[in-house]
Amino acid sequence: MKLYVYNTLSRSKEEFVPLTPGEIKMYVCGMTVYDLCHIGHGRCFVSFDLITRFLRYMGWKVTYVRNITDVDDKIIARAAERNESCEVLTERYIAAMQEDFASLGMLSPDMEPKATEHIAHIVTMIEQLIEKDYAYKAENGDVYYRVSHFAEYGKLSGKNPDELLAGARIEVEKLKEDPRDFVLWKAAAVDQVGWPTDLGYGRPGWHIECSAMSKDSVGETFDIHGGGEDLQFPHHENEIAQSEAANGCDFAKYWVHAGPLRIDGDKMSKSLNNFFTIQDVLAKYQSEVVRFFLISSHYRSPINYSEDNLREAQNGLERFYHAIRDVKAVELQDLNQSSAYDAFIAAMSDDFNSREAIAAMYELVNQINTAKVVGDMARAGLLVAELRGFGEILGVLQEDADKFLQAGSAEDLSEEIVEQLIADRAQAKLNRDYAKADKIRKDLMEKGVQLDDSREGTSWRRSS
RNA sequence: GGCGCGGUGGCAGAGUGGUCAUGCAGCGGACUGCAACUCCGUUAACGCCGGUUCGAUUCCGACCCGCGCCUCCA
Repeated sequence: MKLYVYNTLSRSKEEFVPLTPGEIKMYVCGMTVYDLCHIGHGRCFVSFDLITRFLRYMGWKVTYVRNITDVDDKIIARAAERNESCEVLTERYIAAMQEDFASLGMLSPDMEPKATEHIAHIVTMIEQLIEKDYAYKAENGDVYYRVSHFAEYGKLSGKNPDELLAGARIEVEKLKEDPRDFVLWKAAAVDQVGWPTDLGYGRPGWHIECSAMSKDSVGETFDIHGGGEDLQFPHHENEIAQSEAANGCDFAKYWVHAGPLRIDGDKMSKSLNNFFTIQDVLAKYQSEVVRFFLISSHYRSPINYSEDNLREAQNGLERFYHAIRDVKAVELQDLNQSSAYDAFIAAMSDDFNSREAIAAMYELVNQINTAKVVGDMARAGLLVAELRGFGEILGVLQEDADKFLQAGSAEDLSEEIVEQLIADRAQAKLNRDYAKADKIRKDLMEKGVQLDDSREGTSWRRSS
């Protein structure tokens, strides 16, 4: 089946054809590590995790690179504020990021290059740009990119270079030849953060590190460049200008951008200070619920963060786990034997439409429940295995059903006590003492435990 | 102001030129000692105005509304 991907460069869905048959090189702009990741970051990187998982399932050999920007003015400012070194600060936030991302079910990228480990590559690239007249050194030692020399400037973000010029803010400094020019290298005093290099003592500007790291990790021309939608301009536009000018060839073939996460109608962002960290959210919801919430919309659509929507994601996952519960999954031969296979693959092959793929999985749930109703447990077992197989592609439904459904129950009740009360209630039911049986159930319900009777006995889960 | 994206039933959220999204919620029924879960049935939508068409929620145009980018941002 053909894969179609929306390419920001052409503003349309295109058939995906890798540069090298069977292989995909993907570079995604990662975090600038000066603070905890918020759930909007989670949304973005879960999207690329989902894309990577699906591409691999389809048999491509994917090299997934997600960089870490660990030198930057905000990092320097924050470190100064906290009276600690940049290294200590960034290491702490990198560790937190790894933990948060793992909680959201993300697989590790194949490479996570750091800007500070690529200073030499950055300097080399800047020197090439100067040599080719695409960059110039200003009086104070800064190096700027000469936007007027790059004819295709604006091709990704759809900006008209002349209008950018007209709309550019008046620069106070007279260092630039042109207000659109952006900094490649910032000269610094020796007591400031920086590196001694052939360009002088200083540090890289914001965009150049991605040009250097992508070249080092996936090459001069590669298949997919990803990132948040808000990076289209200026970051990605500038990356294109730098890389194509320095390397003299095309940069990324497909540009994939993840949509924003909104809260109360606005984009969640650091600058609006309207964000919840991933840790904030995980304190309230199971990690799988959060991931399921994030993949329940198409990756390019804005999604709204709200209690209601998280709750809905939880309800949806509970429906899946109720179906899985009490069914012994069989060993699965081929996922492509599943009745949901075509719909699922078609959905995911159409620009990674996870929501529609999930709809196909719900149809499987209905079949599982029907099989359970008629007592065809062999069939149920097969269908559950299929369901889990699809779940694996999306990075969900790998949990034990009881574990998922019981998580977050009242903490002052041990499993033993619950089991004992269930036994007491079973005895009461045998004695036809329904008043007592109902009281036990009601008391447990008030403590957050819901009892479910079935032919096989009574099971329990967190009440919602 | 420039560029771009979107407005779908009570809510969330896909999709399509002419019978179904899907989930939650609602309603009716089954199951159950009563519930929950589940099953069966069912209600209900395509911002507004024109155009193309035998037929448009789907294509085209105008309008209204919301959002994003244009400055640090995933």
